[in-house]
Amino acid sequence: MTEPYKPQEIEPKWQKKWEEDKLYRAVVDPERPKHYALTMFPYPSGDLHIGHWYAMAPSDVRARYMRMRGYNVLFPMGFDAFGLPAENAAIQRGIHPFKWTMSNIERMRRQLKSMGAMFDWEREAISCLPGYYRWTQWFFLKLYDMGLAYRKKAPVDFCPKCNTTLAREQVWGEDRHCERCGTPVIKKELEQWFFRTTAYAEELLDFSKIDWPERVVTMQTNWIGRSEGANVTFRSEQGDPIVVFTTRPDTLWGATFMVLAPEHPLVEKLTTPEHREEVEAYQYQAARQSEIERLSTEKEKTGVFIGAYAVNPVNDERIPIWIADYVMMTYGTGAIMAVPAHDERDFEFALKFGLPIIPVIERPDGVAKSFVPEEAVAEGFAQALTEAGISFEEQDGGFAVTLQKDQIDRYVALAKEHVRPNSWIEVVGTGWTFVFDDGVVPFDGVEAEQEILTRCRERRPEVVEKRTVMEMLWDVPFYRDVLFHAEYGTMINSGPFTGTPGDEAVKRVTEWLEEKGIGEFAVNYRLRDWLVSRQRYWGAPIPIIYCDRCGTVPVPYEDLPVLLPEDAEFLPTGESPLKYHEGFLHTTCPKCGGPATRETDTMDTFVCSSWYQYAYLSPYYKEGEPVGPDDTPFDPEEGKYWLPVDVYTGGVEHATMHLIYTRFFTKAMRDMGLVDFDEPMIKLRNQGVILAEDGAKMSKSKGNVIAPDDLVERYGTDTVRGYLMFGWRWELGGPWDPHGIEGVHRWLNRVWNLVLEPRGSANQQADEPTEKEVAALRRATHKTIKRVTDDMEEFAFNTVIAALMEFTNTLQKAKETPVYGTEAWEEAIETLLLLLAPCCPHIAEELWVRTGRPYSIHQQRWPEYNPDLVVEEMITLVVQVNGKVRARVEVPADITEEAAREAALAEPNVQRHIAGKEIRKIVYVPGRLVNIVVG
RNA sequence: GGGGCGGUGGCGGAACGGGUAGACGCCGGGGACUUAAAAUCCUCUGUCCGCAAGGACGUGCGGGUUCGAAUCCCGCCCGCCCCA
Repeated sequence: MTEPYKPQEIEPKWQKKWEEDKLYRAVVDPERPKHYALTMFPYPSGDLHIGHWYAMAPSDVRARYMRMRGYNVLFPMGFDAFGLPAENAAIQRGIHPFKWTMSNIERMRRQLKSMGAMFDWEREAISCLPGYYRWTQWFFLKLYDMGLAYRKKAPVDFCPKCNTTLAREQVWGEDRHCERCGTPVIKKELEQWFFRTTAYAEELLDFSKIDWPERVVTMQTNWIGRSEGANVTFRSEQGDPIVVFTTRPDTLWGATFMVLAPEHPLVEKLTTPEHREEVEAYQYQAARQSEIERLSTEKEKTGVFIGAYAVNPVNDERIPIWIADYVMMTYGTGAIMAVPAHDERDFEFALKFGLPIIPVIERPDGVAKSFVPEEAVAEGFAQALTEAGISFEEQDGGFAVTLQKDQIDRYVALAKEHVRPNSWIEVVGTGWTFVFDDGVVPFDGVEAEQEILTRCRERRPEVVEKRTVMEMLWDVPFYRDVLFHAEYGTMINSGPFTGTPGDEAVKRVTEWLEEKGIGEFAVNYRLRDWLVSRQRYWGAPIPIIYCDRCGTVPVPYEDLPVLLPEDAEFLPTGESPLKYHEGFLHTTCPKCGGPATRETDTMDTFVCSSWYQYAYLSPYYKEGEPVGPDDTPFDPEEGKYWLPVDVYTGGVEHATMHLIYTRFFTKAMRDMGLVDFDEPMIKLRNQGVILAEDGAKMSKSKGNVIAPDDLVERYGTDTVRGYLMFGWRWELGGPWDPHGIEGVHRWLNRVWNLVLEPRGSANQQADEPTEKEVAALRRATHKTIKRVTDDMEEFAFNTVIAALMEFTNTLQKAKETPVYGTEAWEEAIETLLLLLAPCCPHIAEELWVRTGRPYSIHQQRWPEYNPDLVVEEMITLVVQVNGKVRARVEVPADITEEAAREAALAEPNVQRHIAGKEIRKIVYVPGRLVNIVVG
């Protein structure tokens, strides 16, 4: 009896041996092509979960595959070790963040090693160690020198009761209250540090140099949100310029009011005394809401008039200034011109607050509507319409008329003839006109609006309460779909531009604005500068000193790192302990030597992870030596060889954060002269998410978490790796299936027995195998090499395993035939083990060595397939009649078309289906099918 | 509301640029070995009709293109993600 497969014994054995032999040490070797494979480094939360395995194990498989393909592969690992949970642990359980983090790392490192991955642990980088964050601070100083780091006031969440700022995750619930005391938080303006990501906005939109998933490209493109338009300068009546960004300068003549963000600096100045109280109350409540709430289109629009007016520079109309929370200080200039006739939110707002809505763009479809109550017209109106070929429906005691543009004039004439003195007829949607018995008033501006309202009120007292024409029209349900549109179209009611066609309107108006000096072409990005200040302890301190005499002074490079004091006190005040650490806070000014204070904010952890791929090149580079601005954060020799990252794998959730930040960093590094490329990672692939058995997200609180440690103990690492590859399409993921893993385990057992177990005694006498048998075996071998190689290239891990399983099945059958023990058999077994090596490295090594092959399998070359051996001798030809499969025939692969047709027609079942019918056509697809078309 | 991705057996999923739908595995049925169980091995397994040969239906729904559509086109429905 062969010894059974015991992964629990062989796996630790090989892991130890590989480590001792430094099998996975990656060193610069200019003689060999390099491959930098990177998988996102984990946050040291305490335990490696199945999601980490799902991300890392297949990435390791791919890295191992590349290594066998002859590349010198760097596959490093480290820890994203700064962050809030460590600080919370400190506050709640009194454990120092450093201690908490490092003991978690120790546990996770052990767990990671049990994965059997080819990580080069000598390159481990931990972002919370001074040797690492010294360089994070160095980057801050470099960005500061380049003008890419700056300080400005920005709104942060602030609890008025605790008198402190809060982190985003400390603000809870719909009403955004303080996690600790329940008080609703407000936004407060505080001095914060920013990185100027917008400096690279345009370049970040260029993805031509990288092979990234389309969906990430789309997300980043949307996130950056480039839009073209114009900056137009409006003025308050007092003369203060108010610049607005608009993508629709063609609608300027329809701007009937302005809206400022509640935080806009001019609000304070322009608000009149009688509105001040209301304005301030509104500002307070707006400050409490999140941006998502403020921008929601579902939400009822709110806002207040501040008592001031502005002048529309294109037509000198006096327009009221409002504030409303749907305008954000961070979008454009924090002020908008409101064109209610052609912007949905402005329309809703104007309708609600009775602000004028004047159409200035014609509907592209030219549709007009008119609803005529019976009592508004004299007898014979309906008949006149019919005679004029104008269609209408009778509804709600009136005529609902829908007009095409060319019918409007005719209709207006008819309306004029029939309208009664105590009423009127209006045309809306296109050709906006009000027809009264004593005249026709086109609805073309605010003055016309007043006239129309006056006349209507005279005739129908019930419309007295209507503040605008549009409000009056909105009451007619028949009109609802034509009162508003946001499309481009011919300009109307726009002074000199009236009649300008929609496709050139924007351009012509913009040029005119520039000529007149009231506006200019402008590009706006949704992307904002990156706020990096965090009011926390457990992060890299921002290396800045504030001196009363010298102002903001960067810490000199040679004084880095600015160390986190170890003896900080962690109290639940919500404020950074650094703020109260006297020894940290007080320092001397590097410039004048006078007393000064340190910046107590630390950096967002995304700063640390923006450059970690460079840290792996030479972790904690130059630790202990002072460095200057001209140093590099990594060994240039390593960088020259390994960079950039060739393949990056990780979750798609980082699409708009980390993956933009690291691109920003790399572009800045290029401009610092540190690297000579533009993009940090050439190829990106995302894995999906493993869900719990019930399809829900795994979470500790739900208790549905799958623990990799248990699985490794039960089935062995190789089985877990194999199942993570086999179970799902890698980029999609899906629910965990506790039975699925058994299948992989069974398969590895079969591989074990296939290779080691002598064959059944019934087949002991060794017949000579036929040529055919040998060819079939070799064909299976080489086909498998091709399949597995192609799938590895495409990250199609599930079909890699499927192909290996099929090959195993084939070999199990072949084992009981005379090919067993032949050269072709040995080739097959050797191939199986080599192809298995990246997936299940331990069992592959064990079987490799046990069958007398030279250690280590992981230093062997990936097999290559021979195209000649892959060719089939016999093929199955499908025979269809009228596209339906009626027979299958085994024929030689090189069959002629003539012979194929004959063989097809010879099939009895085919004969039956074509009997008595005329053959119209025979379609022949070589190697695949014959389709006989009969009719 | 806009954009993206997806929808294939009881389940996870295969299917080269239109050409055998359901590879591989799980679950399930039957059998062998065993005193028995586990493990292992063999075998069946899309649905329906049929003893069988075979036939009909079948890739979310409805159309279209084609000798032939899971695959291409048009219009819907549903799910997830991103943006609003």
